[in-house]
Amino acid sequence: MSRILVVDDEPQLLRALGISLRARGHGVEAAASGAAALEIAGRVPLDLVILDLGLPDIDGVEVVRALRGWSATPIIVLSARDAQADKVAALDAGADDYMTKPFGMDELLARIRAALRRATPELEAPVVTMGRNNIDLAAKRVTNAEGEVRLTPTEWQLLELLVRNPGKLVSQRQILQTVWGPAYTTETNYLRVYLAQLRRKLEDDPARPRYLVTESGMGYRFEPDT
Amino acid sequence: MSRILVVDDEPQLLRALGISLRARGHGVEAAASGAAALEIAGRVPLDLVILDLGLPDIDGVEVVRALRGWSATPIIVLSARDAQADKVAALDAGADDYMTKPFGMDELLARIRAALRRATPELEAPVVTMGRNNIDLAAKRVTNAEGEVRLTPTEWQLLELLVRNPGKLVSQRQILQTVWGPAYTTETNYLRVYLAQLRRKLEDDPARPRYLVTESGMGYRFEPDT
DNA sequence: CGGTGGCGTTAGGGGCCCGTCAAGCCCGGG
DNA sequence: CCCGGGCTTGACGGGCCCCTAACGCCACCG
Repeated sequence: MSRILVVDDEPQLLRALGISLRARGHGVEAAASGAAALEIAGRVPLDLVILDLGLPDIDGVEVVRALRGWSATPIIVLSARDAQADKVAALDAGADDYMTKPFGMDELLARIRAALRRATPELEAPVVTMGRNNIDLAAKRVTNAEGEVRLTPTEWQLLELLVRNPGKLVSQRQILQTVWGPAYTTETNYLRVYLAQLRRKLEDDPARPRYLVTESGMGYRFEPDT
Repeated sequence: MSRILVVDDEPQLLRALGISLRARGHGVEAAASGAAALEIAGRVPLDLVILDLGLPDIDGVEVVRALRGWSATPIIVLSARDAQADKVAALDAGADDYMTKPFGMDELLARIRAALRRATPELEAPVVTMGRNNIDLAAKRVTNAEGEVRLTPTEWQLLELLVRNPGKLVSQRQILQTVWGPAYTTETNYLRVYLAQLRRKLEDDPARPRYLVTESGMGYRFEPDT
């Protein structure tokens, strides 16, 4: 899966972590000193470094600084020291996370997952799919194979509200209040008109809506596919 | 600098954090409930979310999950609960970091710096092409075959904001706020005038803009070619 | 079978938003 | 003092969006 370097001078922690990580499919490199760590980091490409600050040779913060000189690999620092100044120094030197010993293995593994998750580019924008349409909430645009689907501001607000509550029923009152304002909670005509426009633009068969569903007498619901 | 949302139901922490962050040049949004947090996150683009789990309405982990449904913004979780299970749940829901209350402000600020640092790749191609024009963001210059295109400071700020968010819609409010300042969020005339000037200088056919696109009633968008 | 309430659909007009132009203002340099 | 570039302000025309209202449809029920 990923390649992880564990730097610690306690053999038992090294062993325990190695077993846990390997069991999850990661490749594990081990080092017991700062010099060894830097040597390995320069030799093999790494996805994550777990670094104990209490090393026999080099000060851990210096190791972080040296690594940051040429590498952007995420670094999780472990340390027996709990003072704020130590944490600030390590984080500002370039570390991504700081855990104080003793720590729970579950928490460390969770922080490792978090670090690896955000390290993987995952460049794809967070996009909601709706049949053949892609809804990009960040860019505020809807596209499909034929190009861009043009939505008016009101149409977009309505769609956004429903899509941000996938599978959940949104009451007419709630829709009217957030899209048109608190003074319009009885103007249910607006809903009918704009839902129709959205369905005409986005549904394959607007007469038989599959994604923008009506719950009669209650409200509307965005139904994500499968 | 960066735009940060702080979610907490303790007014004092909200105030203290707001002051510290604003003093460092960040824009700060505040919310006291999960619903308010989600509403703000949907309205303004954010660079970081600081989220207290002990909210009066929605469970904090649910807020994390909801945000992750459409947003990749880094999330730092604050909580009074120290159990490993809580940390693992929040981190696996998509949080980037987890701090237990009470915490030191210096450490929190250091973790905020770390989160913002790794979020901004900053090595984006400093030169963007826009038809026959080359936009050098680092040198703040626009050139084409005929030489340099002279832009006024305001024109450049506007262009830079749009180009730094390629494909994304930038609201009129946001443009006015970042280019002219918070007191000018209603002066939409400025936008019309300066967009026209930019298009006259940069677009092949200023009457039919291809790169600096208007989204009526919402804002503007820089459309990179293919 | 006729009434009723809720929903879908359509079309048109008024008004808002945007693009454009030009004149006035501010300020620093010649 | 004048001058020029950049910024602000206002006016105007056109296009598009929002609202509105009317009608048809369906389900339900007396």
